[in-house]
Amino acid sequence: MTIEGFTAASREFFTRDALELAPDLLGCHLAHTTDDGTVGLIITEMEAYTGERDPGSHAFRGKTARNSTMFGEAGHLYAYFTYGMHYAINVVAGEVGHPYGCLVRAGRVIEGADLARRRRTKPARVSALPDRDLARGPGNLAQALGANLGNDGDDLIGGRWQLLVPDVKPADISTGPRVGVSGPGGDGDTFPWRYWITGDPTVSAYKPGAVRVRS
DNA sequence: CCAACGATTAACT
DNA sequence: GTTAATCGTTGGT
Repeated sequence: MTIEGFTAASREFFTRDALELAPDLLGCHLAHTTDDGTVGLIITEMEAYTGERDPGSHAFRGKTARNSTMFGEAGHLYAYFTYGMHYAINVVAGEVGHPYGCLVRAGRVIEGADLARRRRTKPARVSALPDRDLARGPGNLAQALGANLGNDGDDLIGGRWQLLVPDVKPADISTGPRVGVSGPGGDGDTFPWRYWITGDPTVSAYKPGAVRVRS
């Protein structure tokens, strides 16, 4: 399926430093097809993880069974499990051997919203679930897309995943410190390696941090 | 082998 | 704003 105003991503698009790729993934259309159907969304929030030089990265202490996908070819999916109950997905960036990852933190569902909602309300929910919350936060986004550990290593090119790059980039992008991560300074300093589309209601609400705008 | 903790979420005060 | 829920991965014993 193609969408007006978007072009399928090439391998070269992914084969860059995470700090370049993460903001460029904002505004992209990410879709996943399973036997249950397709859910597609516009990415509204990203974070960059720069491998062995980044204390916040799963790859900071080198290659392990869990993070090995990040050391492989760019454009694949690094999926992991955390907090005993949530999955999250990263887009692998950089050359082979460089464990760069871009965490997809939030998106606006524009295709298969009914399927996404079914997945997100599987265990009965007490409160109502607004459309804007369907893929708000890394764990929620993974669940809406039907992603789990079985998707670790999936290729975003040519499989059941599809990543389309917008012909026109989002006009207004904000940056700030990543969520729940300390920076290379080690003192709790954080680097502005979180990116989001300014003012978008689907962006997760945690610790806004110092906001800067770059056009 | 075992204990600690996390790139979180949802509900509650 | 605070906190319980929940378990795989990691790193130290």
